Amino acid sequence: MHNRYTIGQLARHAGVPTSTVRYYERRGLLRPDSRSNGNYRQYGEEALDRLRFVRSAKAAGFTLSDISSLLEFRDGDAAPCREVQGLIAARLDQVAEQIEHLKVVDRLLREWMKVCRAAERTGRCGVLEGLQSMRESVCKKNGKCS
Amino acid sequence: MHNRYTIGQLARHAGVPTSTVRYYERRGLLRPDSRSNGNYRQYGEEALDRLRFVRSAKAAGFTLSDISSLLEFRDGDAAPCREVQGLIAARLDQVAEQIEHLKVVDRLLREWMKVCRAAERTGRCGVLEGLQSMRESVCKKNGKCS
DNA sequence: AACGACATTGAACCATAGTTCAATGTTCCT
DNA sequence: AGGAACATTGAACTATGGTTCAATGTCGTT
Repeated sequence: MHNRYTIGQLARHAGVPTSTVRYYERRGLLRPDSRSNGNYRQYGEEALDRLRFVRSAKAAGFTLSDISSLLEFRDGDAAPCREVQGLIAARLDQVAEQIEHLKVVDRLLREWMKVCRAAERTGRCGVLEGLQSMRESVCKKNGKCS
Repeated sequence: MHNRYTIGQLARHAGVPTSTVRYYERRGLLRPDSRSNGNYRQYGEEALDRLRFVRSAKAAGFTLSDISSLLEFRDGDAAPCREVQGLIAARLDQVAEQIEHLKVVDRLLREWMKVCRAAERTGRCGVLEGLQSMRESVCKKNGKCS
């Protein structure tokens, strides 16, 4: 069917604003296949795939600059699996780390909540003390309080 | 002991650059107790507590503007537990959501990794296809691909 | 031909959380 | 007294991922 889209149509199909499509073009992620007589951008199905690719990789937490690399790999005729795997592995590590961190945070927020509720009964809110203990746990278990 | 710190000492004790301390001051999170003869900022122990409080709340994922609220609550003589609990609860929800999202991403990255490794054997790297399927999963399970 | 909807551009702006800079002043140590 | 180390300020800059604006041009329908 060799569909052609204007920027608005493309954007609607991918569920993003046109400004984002232009922004991605500025970032070098997505180029129109051609220009119409009146200088309108013209895109084909491939561009839609590409845009969706960008959105999903972004949903997976890749930065636009990672995505740029991924797209370059995709564009090359010999997709360098090693590099692609490197990026995936790096992101996997990041994800694992983030989950761990969030779990620590979750435990501490719950603790703090408990302190806060207890304080409600005793009259004084333990916000300060709660955060102090939180600091110790987050920082020590996490090694992230610089 | 009534310790007094200069900005550099305070910053070192909290493990942040002085520029950050000044930035927090601009944001209204932290004020020096006084100024020296030569107009140097002077801080006491309390300020160090406060700064650490900020850093730990930040480590727990609160924004500076949330932290601003928390500090205001802390400063008021009647700490409004209800509001504090609201902020904690909101952050807890966020954390839960973030963990769920990361788990989806993790599963999909692993799948993609598998595709990629399989492709390595067959010669062509399934980067495109991998991301397509990822898109579907991330978007459908997550409802986040706009 | 006229209308509304859509497109064009570059530039400026938004939020977040800071960092860096330059020119100048202060403190401490020898 | 002099130099190193530290502090002061406002303003500009960084990175990320876009959004908004104004002035202008094009497309499709009536």
